[in-house]
Amino acid sequence: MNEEFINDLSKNLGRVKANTMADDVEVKLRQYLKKMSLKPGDPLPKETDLAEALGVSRNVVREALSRLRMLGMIETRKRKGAVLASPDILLAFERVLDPLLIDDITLRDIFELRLVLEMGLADLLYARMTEGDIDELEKIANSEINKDKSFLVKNEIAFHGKLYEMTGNSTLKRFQIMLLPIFAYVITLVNKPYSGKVDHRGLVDILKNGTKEDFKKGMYEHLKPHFDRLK
Amino acid sequence: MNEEFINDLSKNLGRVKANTMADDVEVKLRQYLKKMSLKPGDPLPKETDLAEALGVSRNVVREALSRLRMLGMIETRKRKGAVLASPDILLAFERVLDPLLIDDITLRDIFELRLVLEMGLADLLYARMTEGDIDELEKIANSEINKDKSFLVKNEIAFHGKLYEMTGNSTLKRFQIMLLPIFAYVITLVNKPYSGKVDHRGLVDILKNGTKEDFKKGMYEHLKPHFDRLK
DNA sequence: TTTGCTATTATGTACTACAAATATAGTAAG
DNA sequence: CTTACTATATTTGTAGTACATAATAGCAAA
Repeated sequence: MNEEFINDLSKNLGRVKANTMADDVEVKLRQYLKKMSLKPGDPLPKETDLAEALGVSRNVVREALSRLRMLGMIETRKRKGAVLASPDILLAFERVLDPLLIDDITLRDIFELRLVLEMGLADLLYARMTEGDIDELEKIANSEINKDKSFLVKNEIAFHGKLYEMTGNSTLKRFQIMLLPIFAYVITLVNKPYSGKVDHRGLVDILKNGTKEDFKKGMYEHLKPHFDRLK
Repeated sequence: MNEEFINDLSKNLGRVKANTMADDVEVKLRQYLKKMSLKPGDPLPKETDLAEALGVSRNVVREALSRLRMLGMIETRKRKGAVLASPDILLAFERVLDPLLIDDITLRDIFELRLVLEMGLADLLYARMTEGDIDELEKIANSEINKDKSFLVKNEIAFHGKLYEMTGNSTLKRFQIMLLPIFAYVITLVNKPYSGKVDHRGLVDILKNGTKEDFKKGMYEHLKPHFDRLK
């Protein structure tokens, strides 16, 4: 069969995709929001007016609005109509970040992104961390002695989450929360217990006594076993 | 006025948000995709069947499908129906990454994320870069002598893009492309010419002769002036 | 000033109808 | 056996109508 060939061809050529009207309207609405420089809370025209102005049916307008609503760009209330919301950057990401739907290569790429990110945290951590932060981290790390596996996973999340939190960068923190399902999935890939060269208490020690560069090395060793599980 | 009181109350209680049927159907469809563990290319039931099975109108089903289509999770063709696509993680991100719609704090956070990321690139670069890569980088860096500003912006993008490309991590590369509008916007915030302590040729020199740690320091100095523009 | 009722209005949902595209089958030609 | 053409069936895409539902604004009543 030449099925693979076709598949390959299709990938190289890219598919011809006839835009639907909903696609066009979506774009036009985005342009409208920008052009009018609306602030959060400002109202949009009602659906029937939009439909008439754009020369499409209300159905089409509703599809486009439905998309924007899903992304948190607008909110709609009965009788009042649609209003611009405070757009939430990461909401969209969460919608597609399902590990089961992501191919292995991308999964590996994303995990590598985490590796880069968490090693990079060092620079922010050493600039911003407080005594209280360290204490809290240490408490988390110490609580994981002789616990079962499901607890360890939760603790893993708590520990790394705290690290992100310490950066004071809330977008970074939310980015991590978003990526959590991916990492949780990676952990389940193999059922032998996790055992990196450097554990959480090791990382805390480094934060207390070591250098930035030590921390990066430590984090690399800490995450490496996970990474190796991905083929 | 008791306006503050109301505002406070609203924040503590959270807003009631009545889910529309399209929201529910969207969730159900996602669950369906997972449950059936469909592979890219596998077909979905046709709209009328979905509508009947879910007990909703075809309109509602179409709204939900429209959302999934926007995110690149499915593709639909006339007569054939909808099929699961290779979901594109970053497509969703692009939909909300409009610098004009992002508030200043998030903008700053994202730029910081870039900073962390590009400093972290060092670890991948030193492991994977080739002679050819360095040559190409050098060519880009050398081409920017005595050029006007719009050229410099393009070159800035080319140079950093090449760095991401050298990591061999295509998700990382696309992540950068996605964030470009943000950085381009940041550059336009101030019109005095860009002048970091370390320029592109400096970075190339470091890659040729310096250490990982040198590169991180260099990248920090290179990006710092941009960062400082954000308030 | 607060509460209760009522009319109004925009969104939410359902349904019907048809246009447009295209996979499939079938047939003929080379 | 491959290619070309044709016809048919089927599914998405768009339009339009109708009504349910919820929220607003205004007025009435306490």
